[in-house]
Amino acid sequence: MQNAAGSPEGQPLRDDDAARLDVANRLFLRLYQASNLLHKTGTRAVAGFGATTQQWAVMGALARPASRESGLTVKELIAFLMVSRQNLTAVIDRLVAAGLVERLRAGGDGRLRHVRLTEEGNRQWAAMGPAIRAYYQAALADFSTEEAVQLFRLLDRLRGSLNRIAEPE
Amino acid sequence: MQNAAGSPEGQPLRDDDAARLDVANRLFLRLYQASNLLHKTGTRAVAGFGATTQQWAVMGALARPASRESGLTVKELIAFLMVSRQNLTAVIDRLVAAGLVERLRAGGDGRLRHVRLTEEGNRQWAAMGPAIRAYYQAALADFSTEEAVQLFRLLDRLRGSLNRIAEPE
DNA sequence: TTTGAAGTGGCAATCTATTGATGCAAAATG
DNA sequence: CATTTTGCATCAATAGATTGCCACTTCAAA
Repeated sequence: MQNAAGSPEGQPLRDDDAARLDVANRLFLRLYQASNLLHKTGTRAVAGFGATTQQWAVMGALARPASRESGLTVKELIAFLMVSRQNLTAVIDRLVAAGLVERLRAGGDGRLRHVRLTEEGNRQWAAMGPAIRAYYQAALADFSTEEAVQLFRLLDRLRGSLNRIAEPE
Repeated sequence: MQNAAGSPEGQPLRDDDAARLDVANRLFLRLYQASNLLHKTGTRAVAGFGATTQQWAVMGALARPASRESGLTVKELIAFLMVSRQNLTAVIDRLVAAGLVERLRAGGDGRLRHVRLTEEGNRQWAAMGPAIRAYYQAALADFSTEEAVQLFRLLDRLRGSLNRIAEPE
């Protein structure tokens, strides 16, 4: 993650490439650090509810108006969160065990299982709202709304770029 | 991670706050996704060397000119990578087992242990260089250098902000 | 109708990451 | 010198995340 440019071996780099490499090093280190801190501080923020950032993410996806009634399929959740199926299964299992989420084999396609918030899950999500809002406020305290949007857009593009690497079609 | 604003409960929000909340939701979801993809694609990029993104990060820190000779203390590595001591110990253990890194109780302060790249570790790091450069290039292909710098700066600020939440003093 | 692909679940192994508690050696402070 | 603090290690528990493989159901197409 650091200073691949600094290695004495390898062909000499043009100044331009060297600069980009240095930026890439720093950028990905910051992404790595920010991600670690996100999980650490985010999980603390909702620890009072026995939740973690991942459970928060799953519940947030299911709580959106579009998916509140019929839930989401496992496949949709995977696409939304960009995690592996095996990992998601374990997270859902814990949420099911906690009574916050339920698996349904709904309607048309018999292969599909929908995951949906339970009554209890909806109550829990509502209760977590203030903690989540406070967390966002603290984390983005010294960002203007414009800057936050800018960061979002850049992260969105980086995500797209990494996703293309991950799933070449 | 999604739509804390959408909950019907709670006091009504001013438009401004609602917009910021929405941005925050999207921003942190992107951070979460990008981080997952970073580990997935990054680990694949160096899998041929039996490495992972974390081992890559540790070796990168130790390979910098400033730490190449005498290494870094565990405390310095913790501050650099922003992970927990228990986690870092395990990562270092694996690197030691692989013969890429060594623990030294160097010089003055007898409490300090320096972690340093071995000969083999230096060779390995040099060999990983091309793969790392190729990964950076692919990941940032559609970013201009200016945009990459901009993303770095914003991530740096976010990291600082989250770190302040994590360690308030 | 047979065949194959898609969606899910289960199991195993490995690695990353956190918190919490205990312990020890060395340094700093009273 | 006694006490406290600092730096590090270890053990344990829990959660997140990946890959790889196998199995089952269901749908779609040959």
